[in-house]
Amino acid sequence: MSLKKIADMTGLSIATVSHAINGTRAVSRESRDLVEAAAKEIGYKPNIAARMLRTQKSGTIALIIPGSDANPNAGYFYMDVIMGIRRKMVESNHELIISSYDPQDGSERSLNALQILKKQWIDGIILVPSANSRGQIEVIRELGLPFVLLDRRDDDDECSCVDSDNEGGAREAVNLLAACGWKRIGFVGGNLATSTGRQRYNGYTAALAHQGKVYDESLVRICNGFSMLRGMECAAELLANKADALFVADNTMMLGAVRWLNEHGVAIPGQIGIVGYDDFEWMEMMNPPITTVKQKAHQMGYTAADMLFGKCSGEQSNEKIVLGTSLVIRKSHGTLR
Amino acid sequence: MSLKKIADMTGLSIATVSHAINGTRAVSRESRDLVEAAAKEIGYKPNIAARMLRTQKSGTIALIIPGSDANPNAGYFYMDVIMGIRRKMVESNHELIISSYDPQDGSERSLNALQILKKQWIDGIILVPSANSRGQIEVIRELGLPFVLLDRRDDDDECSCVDSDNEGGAREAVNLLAACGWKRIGFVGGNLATSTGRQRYNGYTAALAHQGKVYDESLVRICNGFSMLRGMECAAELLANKADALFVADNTMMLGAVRWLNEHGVAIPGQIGIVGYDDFEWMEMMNPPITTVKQKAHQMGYTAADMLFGKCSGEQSNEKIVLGTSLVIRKSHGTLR
DNA sequence: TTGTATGCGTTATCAC
DNA sequence: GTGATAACGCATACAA
Repeated sequence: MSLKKIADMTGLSIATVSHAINGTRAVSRESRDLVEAAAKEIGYKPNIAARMLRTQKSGTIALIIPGSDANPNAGYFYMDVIMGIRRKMVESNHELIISSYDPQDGSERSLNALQILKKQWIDGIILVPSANSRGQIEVIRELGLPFVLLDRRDDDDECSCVDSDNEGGAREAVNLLAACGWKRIGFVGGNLATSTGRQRYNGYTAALAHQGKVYDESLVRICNGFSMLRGMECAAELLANKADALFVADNTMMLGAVRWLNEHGVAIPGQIGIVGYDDFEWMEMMNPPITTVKQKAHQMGYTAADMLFGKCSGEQSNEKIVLGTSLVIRKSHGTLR
Repeated sequence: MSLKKIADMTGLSIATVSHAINGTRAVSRESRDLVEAAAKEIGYKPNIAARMLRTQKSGTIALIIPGSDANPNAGYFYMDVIMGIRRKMVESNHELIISSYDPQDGSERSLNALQILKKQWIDGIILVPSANSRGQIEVIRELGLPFVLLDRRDDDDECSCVDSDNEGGAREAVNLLAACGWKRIGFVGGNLATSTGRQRYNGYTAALAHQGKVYDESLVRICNGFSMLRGMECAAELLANKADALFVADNTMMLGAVRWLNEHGVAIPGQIGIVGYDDFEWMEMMNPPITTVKQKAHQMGYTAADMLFGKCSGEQSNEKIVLGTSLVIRKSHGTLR
């Protein structure tokens, strides 16, 4: 089951067989047929390990995401991303390894815990960094591997990123809420040390300014973990502070907020307007159907893989790609006036 | 960055260095310290390719699932499974490759399209087969790789499987519906050529029999693909056939059914009772909250990986593990009487 | 158009 | 306790 075997069968040399199979140099028609027949007969499969040892390329990339036992809903976003990456991988005959780190591990070099990085193994990395992105990027840089950041932006010119226009998405969401006549629009979002968290927050404040509203700290909650429980707490607190609308920039917390409101008989969108983040089919069927900011998760994965392969084949340029978002209008935001 | 480098640095032989690092034979305290220091200094990482070439083991397994561009919600179930597998992989320092096939490709040997199987690469496979499981299993068997089936059962003594007690889950669901007084309980499920589809169907018929109800074909819909649209169609048809309750054995179709019912002003659970399959947090927030059969997706993944590792290290025995399901009681089923 | 020969970094065998 | 060395299967520089 090796090139040598085929060489023996056909009477050709290993070199010719190798070239015939890989098309790496001219081979006579006759020899090629011979090789093909023999290969088919023994069911030849290239030995990746040997090839890898020679070429120093594995044809494998890793996706590193925050481990999401704690927040399954975030995981579902990544499922879409994974399918996008896979689409690209299939096109270029690569494999994908999934790895994850503990997002609660705030240490500078939390990625050092990843076994996958302790082996000489992968050609490149798609990373969704945590709040500690700088330390994580540093770890990867020391590895000397090409990488691209997914769902995060970093100003560092030396790195490529794909993410959504989180600020624009947030702005639209808040503007919509304002256009529905809500006066005291609250914000529930994630850690500002993360680009997604920061940008959504920025979008919120920008929209407030644009609407001529004053920023009221008591209407803002920045959370470190995303959980339904946290969403419920935030809803309770902001309501106590007389918020009449909520932009909840995470789908799990949105779920919690809606739950609390429903349980306490606060009518959505009768008494309060809600806009969420990320779009899933089930949002259509919620009580009420949730208006939300939709990201192109699948395309994000595809694009990241595409950029990474570019880097793997030597492209030097770094790109910052920003994917557009769109509002999915359902019911929870209220009614335009 | 190789054993040789460390050997040169320490003045020891490659063999000793190798053994010192792997602990595969006695090495003097002194030598070991030397090696460790040198390894740390140059940031030594074993070259997996070389090791793999020697040992014929990659430390990598593949998960092969039906590609789910078409049915994202099914994908979310696998996200939980993946996290379960990863938990086990971390424990045993392996890596996981995700691969998927086109579930619409009904050909006997649809797995032959998978690039990952065309390389000598992985130590074992966790497979979620399609309706064509026999052909797929045959392909894998010819590879001579250890494998376990996930979320599917196969009577073949020669293979290990982990799945849920789909029949029991379905039975409980239908019994619950009956206990609420519904008379004409319909069933919407998947392909009977798939063990999950067949078992849930069997559970439905068994429960009907147990309740002394006659099986009415006009209340049953077996679907090949899972989509919201299909769910809506089924709801419309079964309602036209005077169903007063629906057990929808797939979460995407359940979503479609609920959508249709809501849109047509059929009150759940006022006029019709609904029980779904699989449990997600968002089901709590639906209109109405959905009563459903919960599977242990995470544990299913963990168990499959555990069994596979057993096989990889030579265990011959084949197990059929069945994980229990549980009913998550919310509102959509109606009220017990 | 084809063949020869080398080395990638390990592990494992055998000898010391 | 240690060392020399063969072999794993492949790609490729060089030679013919």
